[in-house]
Amino acid sequence: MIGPMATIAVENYLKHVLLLSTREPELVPMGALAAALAVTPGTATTMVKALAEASLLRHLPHHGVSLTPSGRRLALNVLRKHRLVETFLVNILKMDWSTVHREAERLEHAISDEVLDRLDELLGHPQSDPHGDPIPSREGELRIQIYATLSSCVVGTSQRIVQITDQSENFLRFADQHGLPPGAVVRVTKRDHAAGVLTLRKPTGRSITLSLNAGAQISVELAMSQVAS
Amino acid sequence: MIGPMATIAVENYLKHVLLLSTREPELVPMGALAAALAVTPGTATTMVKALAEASLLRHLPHHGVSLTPSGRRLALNVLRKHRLVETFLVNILKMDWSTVHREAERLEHAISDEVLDRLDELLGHPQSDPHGDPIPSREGELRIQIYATLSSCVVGTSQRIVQITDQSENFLRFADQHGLPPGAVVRVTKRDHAAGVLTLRKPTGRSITLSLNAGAQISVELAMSQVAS
DNA sequence: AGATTTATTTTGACGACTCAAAATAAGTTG
DNA sequence: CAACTTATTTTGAGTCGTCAAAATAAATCT
Ligand SMILES: [Mn+2]
Ligand SMILES: [Mn+2]
Ligand SMILES: [Mn+2]
Ligand SMILES: [Mn+2]
Repeated sequence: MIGPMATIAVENYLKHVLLLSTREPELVPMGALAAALAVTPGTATTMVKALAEASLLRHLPHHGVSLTPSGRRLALNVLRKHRLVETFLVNILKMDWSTVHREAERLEHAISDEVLDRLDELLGHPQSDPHGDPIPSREGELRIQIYATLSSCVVGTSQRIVQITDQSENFLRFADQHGLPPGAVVRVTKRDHAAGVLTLRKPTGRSITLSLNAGAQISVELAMSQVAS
Repeated sequence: MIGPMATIAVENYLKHVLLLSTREPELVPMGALAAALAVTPGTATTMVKALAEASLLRHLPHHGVSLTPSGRRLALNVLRKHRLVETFLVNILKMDWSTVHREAERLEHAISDEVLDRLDELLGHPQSDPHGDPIPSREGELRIQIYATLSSCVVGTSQRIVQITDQSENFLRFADQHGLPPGAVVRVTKRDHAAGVLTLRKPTGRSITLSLNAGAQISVELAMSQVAS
């Protein structure tokens, strides 16, 4: 039985189910959930059964889980807290891009809805967090968008970075050091599928070479800012 | 056995022992601790024995507990987080004076030392929180001061409010509505021990009558701001 | 001092979350 | 489709923090 007040563990389970369910009626496999939570599969099963009992999610034994409406509502609220906290830590406290995730992982469970609203106001109602991930609205809307990546976009065109998919500290530090945060504009000048590398050029003229795998972790959209020269 | 990472419960126990130990070598009685933590006496005893085992506090059975140096260090760090968070909530997020305690009670356990430092910087290294309580320094100094109160200060003199001792939401709302936050200047114009009431006058001319008991909850110091007229 | 009241500790139990290892179901392959 | 591999569930156990109620120690009062 799970009481009226969601514990930290409950919030984490629901948030990760949300994060792992890309398309709507998709079932999140137990293994993926357990791995995301850094917990053994047996633990995840036990917990999932309790959450299903509380109708926060549906459990199709041996196939996976999906969120119920109330579970989704709760998960979106936690995700909103996570991403607004990350934005606060970077924009207001000037913390490092690559380390705020760890902090937000704890703070997301300690922030009340009241504080959440005020934080949102202070930050000017941002639409996305420092990694380019969309911030769920107060009403629970999450606009997921599919973007091209540096490995799939058209060569030669100006692209604006919108999202960093691999959010490991290592990769984020790499992106930071090479001036590739969301918002930065780059052009893919070369792409060699045989060698598995691509080359970028920044407006400053600086060139960067990275693997296609790395490039696939950086989402972009066509940059239409510059006036015809 | 208590591991290397302090849990929320451990932090709360240590913080409340600190808060309850006014003079240095004083023993905090079990009952007071249990009451402060809203826990049964038996629970407090169990927990205290574990904390003593981890040498975070000393336990003299049937007499009380006191902090060890490492327990005190930990408690001061949590208290610093609590009070800086309260200051942030009031000064930056413009939250209500009387409600921030509840919020800080959770946030104090979710904030890292890194975030703590940045918050301190953002706030301009404040010395006291919105209730006038001193904020422990980064190095663990806590300058407690004994103040006069509205019930004990000299009648007729200008006094500056420095601290609200009773921090129940009710009392804080009362103080707020009558314009009596830390920093406000008032003069006690009358004090009737038989009737148990005293009368204040604010610089604006406004008069307020309150009980001696209520007055004892408001600490003051002599206000020496005004130039001779 | 002996009896009574009050504070503290002990005991037995429970809920929430977790793991390791054994059991079982599902998926895959010859 | 039977054998094998992989994913999931079950089982048994442990930790942490808690409570209710019984046992005991300390303080107080004739
Ligand atoms: Mn979390
Ligand atoms: Mn993020
Ligand atoms: Mn607390
Ligand atoms: Mn305070």
